[in-house]
Amino acid sequence: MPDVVGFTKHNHKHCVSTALKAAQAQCDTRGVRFTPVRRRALEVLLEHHRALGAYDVLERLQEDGYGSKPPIAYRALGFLVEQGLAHRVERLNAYVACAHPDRDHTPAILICSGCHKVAEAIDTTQNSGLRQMQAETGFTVASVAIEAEGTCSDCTEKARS
Amino acid sequence: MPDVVGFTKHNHKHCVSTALKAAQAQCDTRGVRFTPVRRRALEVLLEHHRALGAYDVLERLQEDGYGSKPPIAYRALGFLVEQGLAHRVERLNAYVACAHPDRDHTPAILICSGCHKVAEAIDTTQNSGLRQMQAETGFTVASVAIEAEGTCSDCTEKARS
DNA sequence: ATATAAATGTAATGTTATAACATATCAATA
DNA sequence: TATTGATATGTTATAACATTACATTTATAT
Ligand SMILES: [Zn+2]
Ligand SMILES: [Zn+2]
Ligand SMILES: [Zn+2]
Ligand SMILES: [Zn+2]
Repeated sequence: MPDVVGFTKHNHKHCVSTALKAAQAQCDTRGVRFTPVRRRALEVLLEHHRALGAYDVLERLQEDGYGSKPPIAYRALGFLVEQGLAHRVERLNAYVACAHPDRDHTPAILICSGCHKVAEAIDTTQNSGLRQMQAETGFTVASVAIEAEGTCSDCTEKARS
Repeated sequence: MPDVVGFTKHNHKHCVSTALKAAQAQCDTRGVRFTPVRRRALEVLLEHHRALGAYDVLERLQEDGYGSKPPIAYRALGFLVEQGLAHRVERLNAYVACAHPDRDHTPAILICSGCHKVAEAIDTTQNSGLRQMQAETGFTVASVAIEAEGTCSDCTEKARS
């Protein structure tokens, strides 16, 4: 579970361009269209390792000459979420780029209440527990959202001084 | 993990009155005030095993002669959530009465997309995984929300016919 | 009784999200 | 290459959810 992109240092330009290329490739493979707005929306999310609200994204899109009305952003973000390129953070009514779009996963979203950064861990233990529940209760799980609020290591250190 | 109130049959009147009594007792113990609006708000949530939006609750409160403006509902619901008597369902921007307010727990919310009922399971496996993550990544978890969307057994059966 | 705090109430506004409809673009094929 | 059907982009209008700021009432503690 260690690969918690977002709270660790990394070459961010590289991180963004790699992610965009991978997204393009994935969309090609699936035969869905990674159009300019969609691409730009993902790029906007990738620029920050934070969750952005639909209206924040919209603002950026409109600066780039795309439409200015809410559905523009909601549709682009909806596409990204559908394709697993981004996740919706329910707790914040906001969106983050996925940190491992290549892997089929249930994301565990980590929200730092200090610096408002958002990171994503892949939850490994969860699946077994949920399948077990299905057997016991008859509830069939289609999708799961796991979101934790807390303090990242940086903010914990800062608080100690 | 079996005790999934909400998807199983039960004497509902009893279920409501018991819960209200327990809530009263708990508030007394803690020295917080279970005032009429708060009590009524909980009762409204208990009447359904569904998640209700703040404005739905507000409507019921106002019918009963309480204030008619959003803060009335948001404050009552906020109180209930603080005291662990209800949970906020982030996925629905809505609220459910807690199914086991006596136990200190991380709720796992189960949302049926067929009938829109909401149930609550106590997650037993989760804690260990999250504490492990804390050790590995330095992220300190303060609270966790787990929400699953899927199909309850009733709806699964109906779909088979 | 009076001071203090907590709870309830309203008005105004801010934020997030969708429905409904019009237009443009793309992809397949007649 | 013109037609057509599907997908995507765009707008308007409105719905749904939530908070800030301030006034009034009610409870609790001197
Ligand atoms: Zn990055
Ligand atoms: Zn932080
Ligand atoms: Zn609960
Ligand atoms: Zn159902």
